[in-house]
Amino acid sequence: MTNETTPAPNFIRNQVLDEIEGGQVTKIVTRFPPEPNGFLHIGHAKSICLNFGLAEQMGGECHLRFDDTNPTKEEQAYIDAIKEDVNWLGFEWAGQVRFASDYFDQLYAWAQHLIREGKAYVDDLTPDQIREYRGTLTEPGQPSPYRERSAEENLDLLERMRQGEFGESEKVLRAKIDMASPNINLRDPILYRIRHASHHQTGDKWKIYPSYDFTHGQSDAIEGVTHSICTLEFEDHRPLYEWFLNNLPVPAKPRQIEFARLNLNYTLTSKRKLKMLVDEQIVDGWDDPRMPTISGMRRRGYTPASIRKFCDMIGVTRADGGLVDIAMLTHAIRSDLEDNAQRAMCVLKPLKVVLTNVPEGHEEEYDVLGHPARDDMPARKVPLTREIYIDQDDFMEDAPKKFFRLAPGKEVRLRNSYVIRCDEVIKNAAGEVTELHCSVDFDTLGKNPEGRKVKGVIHWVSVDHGIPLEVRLYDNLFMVEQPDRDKDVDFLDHLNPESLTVCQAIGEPSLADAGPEARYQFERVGYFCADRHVSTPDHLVFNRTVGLKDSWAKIKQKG
RNA sequence: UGGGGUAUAGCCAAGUGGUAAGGCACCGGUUUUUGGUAUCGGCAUUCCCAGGUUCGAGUCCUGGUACCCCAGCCA
Repeated sequence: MTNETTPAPNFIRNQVLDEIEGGQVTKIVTRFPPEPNGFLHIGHAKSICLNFGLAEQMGGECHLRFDDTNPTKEEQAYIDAIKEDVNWLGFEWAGQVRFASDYFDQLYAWAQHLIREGKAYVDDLTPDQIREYRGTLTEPGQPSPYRERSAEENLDLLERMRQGEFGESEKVLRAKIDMASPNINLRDPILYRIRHASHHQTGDKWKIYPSYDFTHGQSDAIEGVTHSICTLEFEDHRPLYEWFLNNLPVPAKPRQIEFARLNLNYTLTSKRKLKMLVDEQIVDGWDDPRMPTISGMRRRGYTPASIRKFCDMIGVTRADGGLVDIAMLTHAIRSDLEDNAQRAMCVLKPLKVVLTNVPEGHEEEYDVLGHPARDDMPARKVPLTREIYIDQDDFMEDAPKKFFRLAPGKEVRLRNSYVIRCDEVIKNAAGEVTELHCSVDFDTLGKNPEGRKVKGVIHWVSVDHGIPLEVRLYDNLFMVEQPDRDKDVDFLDHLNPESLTVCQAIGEPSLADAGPEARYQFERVGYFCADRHVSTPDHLVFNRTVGLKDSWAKIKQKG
């Protein structure tokens, strides 16, 4: 386990440490720059932990800046959700929330500067023509016929673009760099495009919007960002990022550093595809507990600490093409909840048991610790009556030798209570087991039975006192490790039809107190979280965050 | 014979010329009123391959191989 006070080394952290030691920087400034065009997912969590975590550890600061240069895809609702997710994860940004759109005036002035320097021009080529002129990966591009317009004409044209005088795609502003560059990003990249769309922050002020490349580095410079950390696919953009910083009178020279994005098996980390699941109503919104979004994981029952721990475990490198095992994630949440979740008994698939030697109307009650290893959690009262429910999985009529639970003539411990023996199996006309008759050994409360060992322990709930719960069991949304690996196969073909199953369960009485997001370990079953949206005192709904490890399942599988 | 990257165990990953950390997973022992947890032990004679330099190479050099990214007026 990685100690949270001594963060794991990684190449970025090492570099920053060196720079601080060498005196090149005194206080680092990082930024997390999401585009508000969807919800944040587990991959973003990696970036958030890196950027905010690094700033925190180094006594620097981290900004939250929305990269909002494409109004046609962005929404205020996403901004609100992203802010909440970052805070929920446990991070605070320095100062106000920032927007690239805060810098649109400055960016426009810098575009004019490039024109005056003869380093940018307005191009009238159509999108198709621009693509043709750009060349290919192996062939150089050709200069646009509009490349040599005068500064005066370019200035005038750009201003008229801004005023909305031209239609979308009629003109663009491009940097004049090198149409023959082997790096396609340097073949006169587009700086501004015309969009007659209103923007969530700037309204109808602009008819042109700057591109990512023309926006990002300059925004970093304006904010005094020292380390602009992004993912590997932007590596080819770094020369362009630096070209702008070197050709514009910017107040600072941030450095771009790239790291490999997260790939998790059985999981999609593409905002576009996640949006498709939402739009096609394959899931119940961005925060469906099956979604790898931060808000989905929250609803599922993941804790901020567990997600941070996971990000710590996977590290930060430049090695791409890797695939992290989802077992790392489940380990992170199990270890948190093992320590911190209160315990309760809950029967998912009830099977009635009559304790034949307990008199009708008899009732006894146990004081049980909320957590077996912690006394700071509220204890609870667990009542026992003549009729109880146990889980169907805890009884087998023809039990193999290694089955330690209930079987005809065999004994088992009721968790927190007595040892019972199964005397009789009651079946219906179809031959299905409907009820068990068992007898209690009253000399086993709080002590082992005399002269024999009872290895099995099962959970149970009083029929009279148990409360109905809706329990939602989740499994992977996809059945294959890399649902979007094959370009010829639709990732939706890999959907797991059993990603959600609903149980009408019976829980112990203490569960009636569960408020939204209350987390429990249902003993011997798994970790569960009261749904923050739909669970009410009248209709409790629990989401299974993750099951307990199940070595019996392994034994059973091996035969 | 376009450019830019990356290769250490089943997975993630440390390692910056001195003799392969750690975590996950897996396997086995102990404890246990959760088949959970905890705890103990096992798990790379070798670092993509082949040469070379060196007393010494995962680390340096040369040559290969495999994989990832780039031809949006997306970010």
